Amino acid sequence: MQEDRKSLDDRQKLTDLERIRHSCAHVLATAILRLWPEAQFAAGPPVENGFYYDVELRHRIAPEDFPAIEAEMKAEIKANHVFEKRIVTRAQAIKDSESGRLGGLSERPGNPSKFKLGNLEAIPEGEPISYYQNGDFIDLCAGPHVLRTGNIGAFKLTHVASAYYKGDERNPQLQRIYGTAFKTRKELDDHFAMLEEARRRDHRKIGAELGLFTIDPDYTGPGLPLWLPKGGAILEELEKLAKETEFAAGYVRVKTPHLAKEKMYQTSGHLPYYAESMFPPMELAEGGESLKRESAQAGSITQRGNDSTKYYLKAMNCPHHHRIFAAEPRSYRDLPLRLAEYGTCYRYEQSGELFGLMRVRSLNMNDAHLYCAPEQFAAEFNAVNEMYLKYFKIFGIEKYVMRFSTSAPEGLGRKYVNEPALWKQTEDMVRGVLVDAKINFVEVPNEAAFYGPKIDVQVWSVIGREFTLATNQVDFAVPKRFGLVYKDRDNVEKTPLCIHRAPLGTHERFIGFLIEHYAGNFPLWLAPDQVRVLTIGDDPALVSYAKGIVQELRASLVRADGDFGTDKINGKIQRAELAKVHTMLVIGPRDLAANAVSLRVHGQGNLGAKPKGAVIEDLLAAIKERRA
RNA sequence: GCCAGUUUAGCUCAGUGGUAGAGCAACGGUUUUGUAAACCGUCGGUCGUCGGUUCAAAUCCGACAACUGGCUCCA
Repeated sequence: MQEDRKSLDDRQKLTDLERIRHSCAHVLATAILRLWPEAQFAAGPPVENGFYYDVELRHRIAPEDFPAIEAEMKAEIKANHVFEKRIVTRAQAIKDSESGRLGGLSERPGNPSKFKLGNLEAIPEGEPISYYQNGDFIDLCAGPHVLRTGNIGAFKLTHVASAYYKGDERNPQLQRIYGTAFKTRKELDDHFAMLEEARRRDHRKIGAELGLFTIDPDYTGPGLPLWLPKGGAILEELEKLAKETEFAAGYVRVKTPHLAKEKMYQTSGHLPYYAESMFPPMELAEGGESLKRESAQAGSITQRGNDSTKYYLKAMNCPHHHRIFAAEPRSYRDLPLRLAEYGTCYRYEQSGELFGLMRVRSLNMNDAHLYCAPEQFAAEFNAVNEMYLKYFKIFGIEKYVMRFSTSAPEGLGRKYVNEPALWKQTEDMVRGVLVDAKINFVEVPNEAAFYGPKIDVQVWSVIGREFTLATNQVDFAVPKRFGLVYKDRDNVEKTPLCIHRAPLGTHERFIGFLIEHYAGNFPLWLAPDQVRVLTIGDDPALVSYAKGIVQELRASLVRADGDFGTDKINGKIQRAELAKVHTMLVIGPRDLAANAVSLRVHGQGNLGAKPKGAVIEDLLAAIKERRA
């Protein structure tokens, strides 16, 4: 996109590391040309963790080609060529593109540098056009680069992907070769160690190992996770936390159906703009006739008739809550009205976008809608933010950014509802709350929702993976579309503001995040297996004592079980440790005699024998306090 | 959706045209145990699905499906 093009000023701000990576991209192109002189190059920028270069080439580059390419790259680095900058005229650049010289090692008659030609067209008149040359390789490039190829530290090619020229699917598809580079070998090694740790913590891997959830593409469908009992335990703990927190904050809970008539989403404005992201409608006749399955094989339930009605699975809860607001006349005395629900929504994400629990088609949202008068807005919004911070503290989320997305004047009436005064008012209020609360935020113009400004919460797990977890939006448009009003003090009907908020996001994404955040080692209150009692041997007296402990814990709603079999104690401990059971109580004859338990905590090892009563008391307290 | 890769037992994987394998898990038995795996045995697979080539296909070819990595950060 033209408007996203980096300005020359921005380019001069490239960090040293970005210069190294961008330079390494040129070296990559040089190496590919040594092996395949006909290759045509498009773009080769530095990116977050490295760099890439897009290349058009008949030969399909595979990881098996990497050693040969890397060897050529090393030779180019060893040659220590200078990155020479030259300003040229547009005419000269066009001529060099047509001869195939640009993005090549020499002129290539009959093989013009077509992508470079396209790139040239994107450079505005009046902006200088520059070449960078290392050895024989000349590239159209604004720079900046390191001084010499020898200044590139340690690098490695990582993977191949495909990408459309200029990101547009109507353009030719190119091979994108990714690599990464660092100043030193050690930094490169650390980077790969971090990636390895990320793979180890992958929520899909740990989720399967611990039996938290499963995805069954054949029967249930892709993107529709099934929560297994152990994942269900985490889910219930989160809901309990949300219910307690919201109750204390004056929310009321509601429950709404999973589907609604077409009219609902026409009124909300989500149809037709959001239709692509919704599951296709179910069509059926009014009047209570039984459903006729016209095409059972295709799985659709259809009844065509003159008065047929379409039902849609809900992609969001807000319209349902709006109808609850509308269900009875509202007075200013009813406000703020805070409707909360763990609502299940369905979104038809494209097949290629599905990703474990992070991107799914059925999602349980920690949703709530707060209806308030404008003068109540700041206090309500502030309270929502405080709730976010409270949650971050419980989960030990230290690194986060709130992305405050605002409107842009040129989008009013098109991308955004045409209410300039309300936009200014709500944006000022939100900004004021963020500043007063000293919250870490960045303001992003021209990214608001069509009905109001929004805040997306981005968090980083301990391994540095970024997640957009939660969202918090102001809505001053949709309540109007639904005709929602309250009777104010002055006996005038007014439209309330609505705050959409979901501090815990969805169960799917939040639990996915927590799995990676904790590497599956959940704190006691969240752990699917909180306590396991292990007997040394299966002597009946021991087993009876151990069973009593399990029963006592379960009576206090602790997820406790026992391993009373004939396996050796080492085997029982190994199994419990691999299952990441939080607390293990080992019971042998010595413990039975002393009315004690031997305490072992996952990750902490054997903590020795302690009085039974004290251990149970402390477990209950730790769970109640949601101790980290 | 598009491009590429992958798909063999519940899990992790071996098997490149000639009788489908291992470890773990599960199940049965033996073992009576003090802090990360006791021992023996048994069960378990239309090699993702469908079609083609071949005397013969997990293996070669094609289609489809699912999964994984990308497709935004642009000379």
